[in-house]
Amino acid sequence: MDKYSSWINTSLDLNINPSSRVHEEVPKKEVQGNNFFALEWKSSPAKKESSGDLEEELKRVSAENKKLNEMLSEMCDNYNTLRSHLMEYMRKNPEKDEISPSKKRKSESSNNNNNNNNNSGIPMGANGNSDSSSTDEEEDSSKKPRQEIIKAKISKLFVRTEANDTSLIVKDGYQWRKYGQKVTRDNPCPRAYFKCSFAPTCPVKKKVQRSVEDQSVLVATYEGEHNHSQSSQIEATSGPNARSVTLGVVPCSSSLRPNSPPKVTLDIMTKPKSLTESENPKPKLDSPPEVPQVFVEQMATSLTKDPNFRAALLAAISGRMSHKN
DNA sequence: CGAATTTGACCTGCGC
DNA sequence: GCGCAGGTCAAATTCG
Repeated sequence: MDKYSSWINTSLDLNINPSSRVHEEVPKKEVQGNNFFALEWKSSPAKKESSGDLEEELKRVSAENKKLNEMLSEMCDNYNTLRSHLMEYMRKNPEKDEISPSKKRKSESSNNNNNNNNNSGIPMGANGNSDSSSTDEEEDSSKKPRQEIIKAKISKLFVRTEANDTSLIVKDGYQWRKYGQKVTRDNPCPRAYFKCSFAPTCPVKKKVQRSVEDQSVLVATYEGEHNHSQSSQIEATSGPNARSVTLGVVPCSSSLRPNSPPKVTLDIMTKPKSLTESENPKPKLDSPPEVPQVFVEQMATSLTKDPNFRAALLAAISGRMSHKN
């Protein structure tokens, strides 16, 4: 597939310049009038600017929005071209595209591929979950309940932590009980296995492992959905140990259900916070009055350089485009 | 002392 | 059938 990569310019070339970004009354910027990618900037009550500056800022943001629109439409075109090529290829070589139905175990990489495939609207016959194999799986599932887990909703969470932070703890608002740790072949860093502390009432599991490319990024893979509310939201969002930064969430449930709308969210937070809080533009009393400039710059630099972030962003965009088509 | 975590052993599925 | 690798179990250990 490398030869196709040249067709699509994945460079987003986002104009992330924090020094000119920290202004007031720009609470939420939305691309394409949608919520899939929202950058939020804290307002500074102490800072006041003239209306001229604000107008200029508004123009700049509008221009940037327009640029992003153009880029997105261009990527849509590229995607459609690529997809038509792929469909044509699959028509010509139907037998080569079939993955053995017996191949149930998925490596992390193939798991990602499946997610991408299905988020891109590629027919299920192209991967291991074709109709024929699903009937086989149903037969198996009657004997082996563990297969049910594979059908559960799977999502991935990318969390940046401090480089010297060796723990595999992802603060997501739920309580987890660690039941295992394993060093896998494709990654020297150990993978930790967690069950929701409400188990067996709540069947959700998660796996946490450091990214191979960037070990400061934790990749948490969630299986299943919680049937209860978050038990430690406060700890997850503003606790003393809330040191991580959520880079993105890429739900993968659509990988097993082609007709379900791919729910792709990529919330970028300069500090951990609840979703409900982000809807309320009023600054909280316990929140710092202003995001430190240095921190913002550091975040922007590290994000734009981070291949994992780019990959997550690309996955989110491709999923969105497939939904659009 | 009870709960949570660690860690080696064991189980299961897949590829050869 | 065998070996490998991922996933899970459960006894031992640690922590509050």
